[in-house]
Amino acid sequence: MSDPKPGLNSEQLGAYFALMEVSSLLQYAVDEHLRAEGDLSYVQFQILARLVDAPEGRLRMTDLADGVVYSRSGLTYQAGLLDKRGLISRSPSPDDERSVIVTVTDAGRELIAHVLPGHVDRVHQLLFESMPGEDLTALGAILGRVRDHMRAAPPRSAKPRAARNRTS
Amino acid sequence: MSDPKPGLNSEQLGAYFALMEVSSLLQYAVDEHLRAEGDLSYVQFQILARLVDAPEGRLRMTDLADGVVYSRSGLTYQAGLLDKRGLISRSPSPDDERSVIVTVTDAGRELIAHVLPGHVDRVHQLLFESMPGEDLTALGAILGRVRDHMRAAPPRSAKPRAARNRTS
DNA sequence: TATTGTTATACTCTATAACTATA
DNA sequence: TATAGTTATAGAGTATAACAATA
Repeated sequence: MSDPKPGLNSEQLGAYFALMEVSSLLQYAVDEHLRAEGDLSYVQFQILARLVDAPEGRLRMTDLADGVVYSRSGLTYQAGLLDKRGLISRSPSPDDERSVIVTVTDAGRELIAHVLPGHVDRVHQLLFESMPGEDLTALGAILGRVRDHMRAAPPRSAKPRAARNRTS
Repeated sequence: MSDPKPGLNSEQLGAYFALMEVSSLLQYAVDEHLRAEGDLSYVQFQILARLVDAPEGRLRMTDLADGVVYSRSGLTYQAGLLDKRGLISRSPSPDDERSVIVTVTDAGRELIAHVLPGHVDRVHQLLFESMPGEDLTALGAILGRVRDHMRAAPPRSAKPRAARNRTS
């Protein structure tokens, strides 16, 4: 009975549960605010926020799907909703006729601007209000390393469609 | 450094994004495993795990709903599914005829036992594999404090049903 | 009247696969 | 053939409100 398969010790279990609970409560709170204040789901907010952040407010559908993580059809669905509301516009790419370029409209920018302060307030209030500076620094560093580790062995992007990496 | 409306500084933003990304990737990976290995959603796993962990494998519906966080109708729906599969059983409480006591069946315990090692492995691999001991300790402590802080001002349980708070 | 739980319903979201078109 | 995106469809999950029964 040596222990080649350690499982999780109680410290790890505690950290795991705390992580899941904190993120779940945070996302719930933030989502609720976004819906109330801007009639946006968290995913829609992420899409718009990414566009606002992008060079000219525009990204290809594929790049958008890679950033916000999920299926292409899901992104098409969400983009359809945002388009219908006039928050984004879509047009074929001049470079590659297959591609679609998504652009935030002014209305989209305004909505994000309208929603962002409250969003940030909620995050601040729930996550950082009672957090000392050293904790913040440590948390950011630790989670940053974990994220890098997770990205190194992509559990998700590994199979969205491409599966390039033909090893032969 | 007076800063009445601080928003989030870049360190906070980074920590916030890292937290959301890490938890999202982790949940995605774990969910995928649970479905493949036990045909369980994450919520269903949480319900069963809580029951397995409870004194005699039994809890009231309400207490279960309070733990796993969501609506009563949602819990009824999930309990219906688990019941149909023979993983739990439901019976009226002897103490309070309104209440329903949920109990894990042997099959439910077996399924959790079957699924848990792989679950734990995934968490270990993604979250802890590359994490030094000091990081683990710090992460657990920080997130524990945050959770307590969040729970102190309940953003969710505040309104599951009661709390009509008639302002009249 | 308040609480426990269920049900009916309607809606959002997501994934899969088939499809079109461009490269 | 491989890639970009859309569409059709089907299913899971969720929330709300109305409901019945008990406290």
